[in-house]
Amino acid sequence: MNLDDIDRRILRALQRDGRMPNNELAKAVGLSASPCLRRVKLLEDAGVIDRYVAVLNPAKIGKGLTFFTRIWLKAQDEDTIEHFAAEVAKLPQVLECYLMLGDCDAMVRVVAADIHDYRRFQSEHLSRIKGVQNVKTDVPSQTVKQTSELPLS
Amino acid sequence: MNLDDIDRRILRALQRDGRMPNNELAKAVGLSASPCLRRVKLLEDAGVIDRYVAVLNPAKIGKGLTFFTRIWLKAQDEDTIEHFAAEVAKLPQVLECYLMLGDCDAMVRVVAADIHDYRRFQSEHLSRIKGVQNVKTDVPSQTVKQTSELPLS
DNA sequence: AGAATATTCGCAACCAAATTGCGAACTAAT
DNA sequence: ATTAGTTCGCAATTTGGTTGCGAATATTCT
Repeated sequence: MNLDDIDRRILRALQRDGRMPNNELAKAVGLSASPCLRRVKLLEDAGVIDRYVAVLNPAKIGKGLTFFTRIWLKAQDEDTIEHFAAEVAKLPQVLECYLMLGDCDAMVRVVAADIHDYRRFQSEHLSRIKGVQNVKTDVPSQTVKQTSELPLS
Repeated sequence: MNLDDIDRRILRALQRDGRMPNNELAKAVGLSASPCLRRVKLLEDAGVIDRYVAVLNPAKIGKGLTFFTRIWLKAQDEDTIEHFAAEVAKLPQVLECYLMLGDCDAMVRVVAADIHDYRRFQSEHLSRIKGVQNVKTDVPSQTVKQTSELPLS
């Protein structure tokens, strides 16, 4: 897929406001409504635009804190890793999980209401997954930046 | 703000599809159109719904790889940290940046096209920020889970 | 328990935006 | 220069968003 300058402007705008009305978007990118809409549909069909989502305020629903947890497994064979990945993906508190090659075996980003909520999650869910040997939690003291806006060349 | 069961169903649905038409949403949560819309507006006004965004496919725009970079600063005084935070927030390749209390001083999540693209970013932008002493990069070998959907109690 | 109050619902009419078809303008290649 | 291909903009149509009001449900106070 080859993106031109107008496509990039469309993507930038929709990353900021996924519900921007098409008329408004068209004006913002210097096009009339119908070709603008056509481009958006093409970007959706091509998978460049994956989906649209509502972004919630974590603090307002009692999930204001983020925790980064590094995980070491008892073994690194296929079965152990696959089982861990499948189980951790089921946990709704886990927003992100990556398998790592270096120091630890996996890293997860967890949201919780507070430290007690997190500790309960760790002991009752994370540590109970078969194959988990050790976990270490890092707590951010401040969030400097947190965006879903990808840079467009 | 007190959320009832219907509110939670609305939030769950809109986290999955931020552009779901109100009529459809109403049916999905067991309400008719107007009270459903009213609840959505209330959730927006209360800030529970922060905004709507288009989620792009990073691979399709040449930002397919994620890197986690831990950063150590030369000093931990207010000025050093504030300057670092301000500068790193300006970099579009940096999607997330957290100040840390433990081992390192900051952790950032960076997107890049490939390893070379990342190395260029690190040497030309990240390491050049005043006060940065050392950086260590962790590369995920596989993404197990990556979602923006917050759990609703 | 029962009445009064407050809240939330659903219907219907209205308004705005999304979508589609088609002819015109622009671009690129022969 | 002419032709083929692409992309544009206008206008009509359809679809969905929005608002007001009466009815139903839930809540509170005596």
